[in-house]
Amino acid sequence: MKYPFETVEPAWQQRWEEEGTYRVDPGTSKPPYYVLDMFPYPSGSGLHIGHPEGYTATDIVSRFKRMSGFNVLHPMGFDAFGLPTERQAMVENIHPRLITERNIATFTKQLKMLGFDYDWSRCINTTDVGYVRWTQWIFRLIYNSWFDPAVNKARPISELPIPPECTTELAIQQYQDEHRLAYIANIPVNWCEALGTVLANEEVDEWTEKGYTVERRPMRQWMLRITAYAQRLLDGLDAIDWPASTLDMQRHWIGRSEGARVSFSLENDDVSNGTHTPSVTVFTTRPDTIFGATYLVLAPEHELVSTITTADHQQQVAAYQQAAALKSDLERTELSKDKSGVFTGAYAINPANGKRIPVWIADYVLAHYGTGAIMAVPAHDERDFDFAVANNLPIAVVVKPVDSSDDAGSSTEPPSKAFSDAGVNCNSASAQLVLDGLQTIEAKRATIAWLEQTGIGEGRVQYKLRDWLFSRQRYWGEPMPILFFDDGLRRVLDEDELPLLLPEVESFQPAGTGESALATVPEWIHFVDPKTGKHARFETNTMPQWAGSCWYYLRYCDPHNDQQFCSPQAEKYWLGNNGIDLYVGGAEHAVLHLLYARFWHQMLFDYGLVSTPEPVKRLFHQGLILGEDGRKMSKSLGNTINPNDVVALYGADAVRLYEMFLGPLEASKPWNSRGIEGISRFLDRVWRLVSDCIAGSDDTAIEEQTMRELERTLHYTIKKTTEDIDNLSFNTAIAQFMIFVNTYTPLPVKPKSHIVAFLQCLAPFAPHITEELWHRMNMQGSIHLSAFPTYDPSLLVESTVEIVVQVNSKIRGKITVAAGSNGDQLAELAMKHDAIVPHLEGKSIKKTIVVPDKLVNFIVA
RNA sequence: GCAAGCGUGGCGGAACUGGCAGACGCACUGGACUCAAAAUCCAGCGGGCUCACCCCCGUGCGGGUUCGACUCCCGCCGCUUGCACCA
Repeated sequence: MKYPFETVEPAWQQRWEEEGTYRVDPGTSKPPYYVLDMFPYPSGSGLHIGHPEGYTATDIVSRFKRMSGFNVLHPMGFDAFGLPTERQAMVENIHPRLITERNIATFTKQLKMLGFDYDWSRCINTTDVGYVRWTQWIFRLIYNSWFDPAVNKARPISELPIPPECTTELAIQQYQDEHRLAYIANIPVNWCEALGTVLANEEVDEWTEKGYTVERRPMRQWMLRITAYAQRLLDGLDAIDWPASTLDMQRHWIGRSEGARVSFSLENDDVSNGTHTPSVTVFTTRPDTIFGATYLVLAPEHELVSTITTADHQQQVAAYQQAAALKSDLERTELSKDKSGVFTGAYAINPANGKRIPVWIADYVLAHYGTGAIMAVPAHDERDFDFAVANNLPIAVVVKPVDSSDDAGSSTEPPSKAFSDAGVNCNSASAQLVLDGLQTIEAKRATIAWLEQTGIGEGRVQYKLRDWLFSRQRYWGEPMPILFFDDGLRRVLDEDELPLLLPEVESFQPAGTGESALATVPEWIHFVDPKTGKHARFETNTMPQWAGSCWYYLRYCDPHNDQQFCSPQAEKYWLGNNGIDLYVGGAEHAVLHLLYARFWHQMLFDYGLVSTPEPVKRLFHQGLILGEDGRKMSKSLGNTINPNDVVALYGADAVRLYEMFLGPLEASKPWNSRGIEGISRFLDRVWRLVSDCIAGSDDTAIEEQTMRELERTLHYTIKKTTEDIDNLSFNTAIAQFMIFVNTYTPLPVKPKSHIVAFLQCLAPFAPHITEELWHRMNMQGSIHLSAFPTYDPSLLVESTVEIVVQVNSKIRGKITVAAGSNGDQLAELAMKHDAIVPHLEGKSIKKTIVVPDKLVNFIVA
């Protein structure tokens, strides 16, 4: 007798939809539970076998929580803007909207085929006009904000004090732009001439592998000032239940480091025109090593390079700058072995000891970090050491290990490698500053104090985090609601002017000028702004795909609201308890998506638009499902598994159960087509067990002792299910289901109440078969709306336990005793055990260890 | 290079707070049913040995702590992921 999934599964899917079984009821008094999947990008190839893994996990949790009395929000939607769709549109020359609709239809059908409990009436699509409007609305808010460090939060730009010297509108705009959370900058981007577009850093590899050339080119870009939130993004990590690795990666990404800025004045050497020579400011985390700074290095792009370079070094410097510009970030790091650089001819003065030190440029110094310039301390920094050795620059030891002898550091021999650990200062004294004998931590403090007192520098916290490049030269994205006037002024569209829709275009190809296809639309570039009467043109960049996914979890709370992005009541109800209760998705989003979303959320929090500082309370990453060969699934390897095929062969419940049974949710594990047959057999056994139970006789035929053991099995199964779902340990819960079935199948009479409770345990995992059998057992309503069974701990207690008896920690026998027997009795019993007596004979017991209900261990001499 | 995580049968994996290693499934072997096969059911299944018993060995390798270590500590080796000149 087999589980006829071909008829059962579609029938229940249809009935659940008709009856609105999974409709979220906003008007109950039940406590809310919000469980979220990372919504998919609807690609042309349809659902991947990896998608159902995370989705089944949340489906199990949501069904379990619903049965446990919670009002559950478990929504699904589509992150539908994106490059692949746009490229497909170019190939087929039809509108990306049509391709998006087509792909979403496929995805929806496939998701429904798996029997997930999504409330489809809440489905969202980031490309919907009703959604884009609010994405633009939030962008508008960001644009109209500045971050006030005094209160450590965002405030309206209108509240930014304008300095008196800004008198013209243009000057005010310029000043505000320096503080807005969304601003325009000219920064180098990855430009691909053949594609006619800019690529994100993470896209560069993909295209260069295909033979395209990508170069660095400065272009006008929109940026979001996420760096203003660096410290808050860092602090927020302390209070959330996320995988340690992800917290770690975010901390690294933000990259806080404490140090100092130090200003080095330049020796007025060869500068004939003008008397003022600017100084070079560096950032260092080791201000305590200032006496060891024997040269300065500027990034080749540093703005002072051309000013300070002396005439006789002009040529080499220019050549070096040019060479560096052609190198990609990757090439620069690949060449890390030999550190190249050239001398500028200029000298600076080390403020600590007044020594004259040369100024070099080298591409091992990054323009975008700190001040783009460093003080090189070769004795105490590996990179500076390598560079100094390669270029014959002096090396001065100023820190020695704490436990080294007194004369360490006085050697005239140059060290063989950099000592970059903390230690004790030496050779660090001048009329200005004395650090000798101080431990690193105190030397830092003393140096910073001296820097601040003299005005030469200051203590400083530096972050690796960079501002977020927010514009894309593409058609298929949210238009930025910004318009530019001929006089250089600009404005953001007002709330009542949103949404700004994408125009129809002839071709979806980028304009080829570094602008998107929007630049080819005349009415986009030339029109009269009705609000100002001025000639205006729209921004032709669109937003990146991240924009829509930054706030979608908020929209699910109130998906059809056309007055607000989400009503405060809905937001507070679903997210008020520290945010999303459980968020499941791939670890590939550990940094970008999850950092960007936190940034937007914190900004909204500053305006009181959301009620918690963090959006996600508990985060979980599901692992990858690998091909049968243990390698990552890919079309080129021919090891992909298509969900359609497996569902057709074994049914949705089998696929769901199998993906959960493969191993721990977080682990990467290979697919095995024989394995799913095992699960399929298990479902057939469930079908047979329940069918036998329905056909069977009265429960009272079961004798009392047997019944007690069965009760223990059942209640243990309920306990295990409850606990394992909480821990997302679905594989072990399923193992227990198998044990249950193996135990009950041979029984001549199957107790009906036990079988019903078992079906309820299995229901979140295998919703179709359990619903069908539930009804065959004449139970009322949907099993998925029934109350999850609870276990009685008193029934779990075993009356007798098996005790392991060891002699010298080796197992020599086992005894069965009443549970809870006291230690002395146990030891006595154990000692007399047949298998133990020979081991104790003629020996004296030195020690007896008794662990109640577990073991007895005799230590003999 | 740096950081995090992981190494358990032929395979995927279990094992609570340090207390019977290998639950559950797959594969495999034998048996029942069958004319036969498939399906199903039953039994066995880490290695060694003088193979029912008994004993010995066994959770990547080497040490340590402990009556007792897959579990805790130290050092190595290997794999995975992330970051990668961030001063």
